[in-house]
Amino acid sequence: MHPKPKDNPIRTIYDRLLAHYGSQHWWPARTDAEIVIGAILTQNTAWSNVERALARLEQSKCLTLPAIHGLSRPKLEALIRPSGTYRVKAGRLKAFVDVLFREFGGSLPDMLSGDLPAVRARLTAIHGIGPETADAILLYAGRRPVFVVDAYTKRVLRRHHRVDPDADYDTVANVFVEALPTETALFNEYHALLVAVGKEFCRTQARCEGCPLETLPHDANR
DNA sequence: GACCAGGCACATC
DNA sequence: GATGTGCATGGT
Repeated sequence: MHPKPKDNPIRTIYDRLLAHYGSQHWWPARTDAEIVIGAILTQNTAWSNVERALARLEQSKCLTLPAIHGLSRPKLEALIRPSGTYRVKAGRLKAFVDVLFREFGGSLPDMLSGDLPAVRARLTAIHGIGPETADAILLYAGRRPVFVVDAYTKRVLRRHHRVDPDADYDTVANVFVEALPTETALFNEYHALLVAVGKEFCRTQARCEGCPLETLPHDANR
């Protein structure tokens, strides 16, 4: 028999976050290409800096995957500079579109459809695409049911005693996968809500007053 | 001026 | 296999 929501702490956290923040409508992008580009640019970077870089690409009519493919390295680097680590990220964007056009004819739907473990393995084999970036692309651009684990996700779960402090990526992801039905819309919303609560209350200095999870068991010193 | 942000690859032990 | 370090901008 199914456990009731009160017996499922992962579901309880979700319910509270959704009640408090409402639907987040992620990923904040107009196109799937913009999701892919944003996912790479946001690596270890504040989103506000990524927005500057995306706006510069848009202004130059380069916020598409064919445009990234056709751009020279120096021009690409110059356009994305505000997002930081721009030489590294230019190389990663190039590595992604090289595979996209060489193996999938430039079709993102072709690249992201098919056997999920195989698609994920192909993505993570691209230089610069690790587990988090691959999962963000799969979930938000490919609408595949994978759970995205980021720094906020780990922090919130640690502070609410749902994972060990040193749990790795897949261990954290499995906490959600095992507690929830495998639904793209649910995984989408949950991750976005974790980022919302993480940004507001769960940065390095925890500020728990007013947090929708404040009354759940937690420890701000993790 | 230090510290951090929606990671990842690589070197070294 | 575990841990440390470079990448680099803009906000606090």
